[in-house]
Amino acid sequence: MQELSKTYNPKEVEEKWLNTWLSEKIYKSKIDPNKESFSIALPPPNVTGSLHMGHAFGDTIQDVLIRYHQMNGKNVLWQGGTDHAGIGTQVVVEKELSKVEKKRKHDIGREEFLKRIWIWKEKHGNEIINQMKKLGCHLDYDRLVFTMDENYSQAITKVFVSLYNKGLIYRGKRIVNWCPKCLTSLSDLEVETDHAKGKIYHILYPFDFNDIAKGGITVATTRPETLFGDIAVCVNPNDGRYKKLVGQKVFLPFINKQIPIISDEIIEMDFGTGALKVTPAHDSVDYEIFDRNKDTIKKYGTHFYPYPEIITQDGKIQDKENIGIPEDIKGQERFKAREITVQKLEELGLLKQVVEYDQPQSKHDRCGTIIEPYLSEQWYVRMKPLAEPAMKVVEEERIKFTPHRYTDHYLNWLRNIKDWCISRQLWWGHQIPVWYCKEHSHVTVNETVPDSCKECASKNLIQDPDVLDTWFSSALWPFVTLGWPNQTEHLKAFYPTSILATAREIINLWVSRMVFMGLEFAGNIPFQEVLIHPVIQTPDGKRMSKSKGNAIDPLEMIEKYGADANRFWYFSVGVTGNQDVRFPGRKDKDGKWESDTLEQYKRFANKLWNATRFVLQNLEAEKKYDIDLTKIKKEQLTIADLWILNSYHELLLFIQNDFADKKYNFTEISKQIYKFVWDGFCDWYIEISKKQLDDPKLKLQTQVILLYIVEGIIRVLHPIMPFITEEINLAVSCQLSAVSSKFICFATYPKPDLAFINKEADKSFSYIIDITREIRNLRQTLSIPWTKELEIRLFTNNNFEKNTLISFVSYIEYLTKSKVSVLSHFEPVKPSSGALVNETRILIPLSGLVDIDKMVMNFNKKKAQFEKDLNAQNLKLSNTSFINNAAQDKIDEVKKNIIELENQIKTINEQIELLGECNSTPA
RNA sequence: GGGCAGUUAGCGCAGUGGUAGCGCACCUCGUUUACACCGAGGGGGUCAUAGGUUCAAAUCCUAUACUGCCCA
Repeated sequence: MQELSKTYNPKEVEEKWLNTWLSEKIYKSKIDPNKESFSIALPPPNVTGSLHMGHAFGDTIQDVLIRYHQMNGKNVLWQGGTDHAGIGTQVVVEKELSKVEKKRKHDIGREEFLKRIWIWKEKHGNEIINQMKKLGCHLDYDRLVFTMDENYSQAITKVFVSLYNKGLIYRGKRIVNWCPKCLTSLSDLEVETDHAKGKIYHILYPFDFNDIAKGGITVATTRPETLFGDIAVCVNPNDGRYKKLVGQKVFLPFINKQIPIISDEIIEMDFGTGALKVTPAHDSVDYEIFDRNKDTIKKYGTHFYPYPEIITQDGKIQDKENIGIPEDIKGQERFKAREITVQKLEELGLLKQVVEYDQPQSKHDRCGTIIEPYLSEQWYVRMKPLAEPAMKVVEEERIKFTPHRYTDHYLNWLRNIKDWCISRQLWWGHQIPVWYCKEHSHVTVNETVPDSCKECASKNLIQDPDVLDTWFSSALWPFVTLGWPNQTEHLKAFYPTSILATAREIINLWVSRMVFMGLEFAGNIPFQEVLIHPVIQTPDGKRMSKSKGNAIDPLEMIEKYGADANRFWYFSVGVTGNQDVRFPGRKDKDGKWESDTLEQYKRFANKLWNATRFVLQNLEAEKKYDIDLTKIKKEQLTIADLWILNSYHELLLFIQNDFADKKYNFTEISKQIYKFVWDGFCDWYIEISKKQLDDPKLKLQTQVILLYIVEGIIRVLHPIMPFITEEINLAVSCQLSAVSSKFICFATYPKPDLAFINKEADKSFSYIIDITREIRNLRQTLSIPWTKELEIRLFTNNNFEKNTLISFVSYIEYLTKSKVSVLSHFEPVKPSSGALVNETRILIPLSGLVDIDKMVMNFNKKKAQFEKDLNAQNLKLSNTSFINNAAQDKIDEVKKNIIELENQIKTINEQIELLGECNSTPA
């Protein structure tokens, strides 16, 4: 027999098993043709990242699913890996380069820079995967994939070429979100919008350049510095104030050039002055207006057609078209240029008003730089044809979201989809497989480096320098990781994957893109279900972010409370509840995070540990036990045995149904398990087993049942708490006549057996518990110390109760440390105290050493509560509407309640009387 | 501006129409050899507010307030 330590030591145990698991490669996926498959593609974390709480949460959910299904006899694959994270990684390495070598990437060139990133990746790239190991993740570590792997890159090229050939990828000149710091375009989803205090400037565009007194039109803008790029002023066609001005011309400030006033429905009349300056090259709405009204503008005439580009890639004012931008503004950075422009407008008397404004501000989510709308040539994916099938599979519930509300979230985005800008002006990533000939800029798109231009056969080819959006590659994740385009065994066995578990923030960014890419290239949906887990916030309900410095390190929590305790918490939060969950913790006096909830689950682990210890200590050291309960004779079992077996199989039934029905109510499962282990098994069964173990007739079966429950519950808990259950399994296995597997993850998940479901035993034992509780309560209220054995009389005429009491009175005696006599006819004893449970009267004759006043007070208090309840119940019954409308069983219930409450009150009155008899000062 | 979620005991949260629950904290008692990371018992809530539906509302509906997240 193995000796267990007095308290559970998670650190030691977790380290030991992690090493064993990894060296024995127990995580390796196997394909048994006779088994069903269950697979999950891990949302690939950024290669630069370290584990944050969101990962740890999602990973736990996935790991539980993987382990659960493996124990239920399926081939499982949890496919992991990392994402190259284009801009994120590039920024990290650029920073290092600048810090260590004081160089910028252009100083060393593209090739050398990429070499540096690869070196960095080899050194740090596995950090997050290693951290996942500490959480106990059952990933297939031999199949890890990196999105820049050779074959992954080839697959991406194949996809690009195929989409291009189908006409679903095209090149276009558009306004994009541009980061003037990173010098790249960004997709809408990489842009964060927040609010900042801004100003709206009302600027007069005069009819007469030399005499502003003749009036003009006052435009409202948040960006006065872009006025040099204006080609028109636009108003709403229905705006009475400006109707007659449409078609007229005004002068641009500073510049002796005219632009027309046009109209477009998009203009909001009550925003600003209702007149908008149109700067097509530097604002997407303006570009739209321009695009719609091209012909009108041409007709009216403007000073520069189509539009001047007056801001450089790095956000400075330029005048390459010789518009006549003032010298002191030219070359200035955009915000400085704004100051100067405003100042100059004021000097000219053209600045009519400045209004404070809560302005939406777009920033690059990586570096925080304010986005500059920028007109440039980019590659786009035509989204409409791809979005339609992707919506259909969700509408038809071939892909099911849990919680269901995210279905709308997904569909709404796809319904309003815009084409996807996939080119990025970065070096780190998959370079776009497009070549241009030097002579004519003809486009050649090819999977491999082409010899010559497809159109003119020129050999002078230059590859497009841009790379693809990282999400373009991760959209292929579920099938490329399995070997696509090759029809590998893994692809056949595990695609479509079963479940995708992730957070809601990437439903649009990633989930939807995987769906349409999966349908397009793998010929099927990428996953059958999507579980969206909540976002974990800081204790005060803020979003955790490393830049804000308010992120809580999950590894620190694992260190402090153990991986299993953390996992149990994550699991208990589950996927079906709120969309945001606060981390239930606070900072201690040293500024370190602590959490009562994690502490609770750490204690739970310890409780389980000690329950096991108790069981093992009460077995014969060298003996092997057969815990196959189908062999045991039912009639030998005690009420406690039957009760705990019932509770256990009820629990199994609940868990089985929950998974089978795809409810994923992990909150409830965790509660039920917790309650079963702590309340059911430890507080009641183990306590009673102490008595049963002393009885030679009951000893063996009690040992067997204790062992059966412990052995079963660790398998129940294994997916949630893999480390402690593995450790306990090792200790328990020594005592078993048959051991199913070396590692518990290969054992089968316990199945509910209806033969053990026993409502009657449950009812009887619950009654015993109630009686026990009431007696303990009385003992406490009466201040009778535990060292003193009580004398108790129980009276009941109810046959069920009487029979239960007669059979199991010894339990009550043991649990309440008392001597109990069971009687049919109530005989008052003076002085005494007592209570009523169902129809059973409890009476404790008092020897006199009690505080009568306190007792009476206590009784009166109870009576008041009962009277209040009774009143409420009576009110219902006297309500004819209730009698007429409510279901009969509800009415019966109320009647039953009334009888019960009346009995309680009657009993209390009698008790008070019994006390009063011996008290000279009645209360 | 639109959408989603939340508001229940001091704190963190369960609870989908029928007598308000759990954990922690708090109070009382107890070291009875599994566990003091424990056991027994107890106190504590107009279920954010205002209307409505219903015999009956924490629960369903409608507003409002506050908090947070997402999208524009």
